[in-house]
Amino acid sequence: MSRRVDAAPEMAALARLFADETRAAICLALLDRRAWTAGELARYAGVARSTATEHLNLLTAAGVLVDERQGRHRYVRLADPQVAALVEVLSAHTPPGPRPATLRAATARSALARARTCYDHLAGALGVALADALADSGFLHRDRGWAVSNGGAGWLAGLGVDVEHLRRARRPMALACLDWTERRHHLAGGAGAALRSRFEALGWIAPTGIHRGIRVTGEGRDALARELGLTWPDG
Amino acid sequence: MSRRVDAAPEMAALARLFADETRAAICLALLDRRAWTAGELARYAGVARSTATEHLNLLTAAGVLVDERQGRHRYVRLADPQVAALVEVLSAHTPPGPRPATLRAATARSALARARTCYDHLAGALGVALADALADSGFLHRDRGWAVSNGGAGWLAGLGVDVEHLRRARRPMALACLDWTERRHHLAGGAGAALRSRFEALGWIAPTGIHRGIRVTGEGRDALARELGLTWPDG
DNA sequence: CGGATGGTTCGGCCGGCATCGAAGCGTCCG
DNA sequence: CGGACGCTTCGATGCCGGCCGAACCATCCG
Repeated sequence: MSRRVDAAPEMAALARLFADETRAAICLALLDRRAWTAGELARYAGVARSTATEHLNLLTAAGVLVDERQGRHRYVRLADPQVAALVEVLSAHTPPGPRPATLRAATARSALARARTCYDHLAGALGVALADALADSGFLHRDRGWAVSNGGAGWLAGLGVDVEHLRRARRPMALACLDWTERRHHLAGGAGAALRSRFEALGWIAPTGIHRGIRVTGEGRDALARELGLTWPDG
Repeated sequence: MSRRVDAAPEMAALARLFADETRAAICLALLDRRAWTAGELARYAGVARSTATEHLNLLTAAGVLVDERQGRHRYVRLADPQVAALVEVLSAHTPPGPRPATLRAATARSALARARTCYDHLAGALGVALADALADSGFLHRDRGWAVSNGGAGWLAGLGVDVEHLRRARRPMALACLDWTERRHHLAGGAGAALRSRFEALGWIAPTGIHRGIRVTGEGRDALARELGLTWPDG
């Protein structure tokens, strides 16, 4: 009789987002914490691209997903860990049947995927690992907009980077750039470019000659471990 | 295309259960851990009884709810704490707006609701509290079917109950009986009847004269505290 | 036994929504 | 500049499912 309970509409609306098989597939795919393109998700879920677009619009409007445009690509991720937890609870709450292997088979990484440059900064697994290591060392803040800490500026200066010059430039110091193989962010901006430049000058990295591929030299491996605690496997 | 992800159908099916406003209202109502009748839920959610029936069938078939028939009533509860947790996560995951007060205003308890008999055993708040106290004391096991423990049998004997006679009787010793005011179970069966009988003979309880109401005497209060650690407020 | 009450079944109605393909737009690259 | 590619918008289609009321069944009570 008219008296409708408090939070029921919101709860139903939230649940409805996951009540569609295609949207559920999308969210499960995104559980790997990586960013997927719209087209990939469409293929993965087995629907037309237009259909996927509508689902992505819906999910981003609801705050379940966040997207990031990069050129003609639309990368999309789960909005935050809370949402990921919700998806996990939902997916885990199906008692019958063994837990599905949500992790896709690790993609075979080409040398290019391992380490390369993106415009003028480091990308690939190396770029992402570098960003992680910088953050772990307290040199890089990654909440919301990325920023180089004071400690980070000092560390850069120690490498021979002209930090003051960098600060005066129009270009932002630190930018998050979505990595197309790792699907996670690596460091772009003035600091990213300066790092690549200094790493090269110091002989820590060297171009492989193919495309924009690079490799980490022996000195580079030692230096990364010493400076940032980053262990980079031989390859 | 065609490659549809693993657990997506199950997840969507699960989410679909909560994706309806009426079903969401029902689940939220049941978050208070009590058992509601089908008619109550229909009124609460503002739908026809037939509609509520369909929703309840759906939810019980899916294992979200369990029901218990009692005469012409159909009592329904959340199936288990896991489900309750899921509902809570869903309801909590609506960032905007303050958390709704899910606890209904405590119903005004009549004297009858406090303590009465149900057929031949104790019911009302007293009956439920007694069952809780018996369980806490290790005299009553309440997993799945209810059962009197060995310790419980000894305790009954100490009260003057002929336990051997009870065991030989066709009637089950311990039964869970759904309490219509508390919406939780109290103790029925041979042990329940024997307890009421002995409590009365010992002067721990006495009939009030109205309906099937009873009251706990002064000695009863002391005895319940001494024997079971059950503190029964004056009233 | 008969009326009152709680619950269920059935048929039919209707709205919402997931889907697709075609056309259009923006970006990238040679 | 022009073609290829990724994505989005739009209109049309069809189905799924939530809703109700009427008829029916079961239980309780006097």
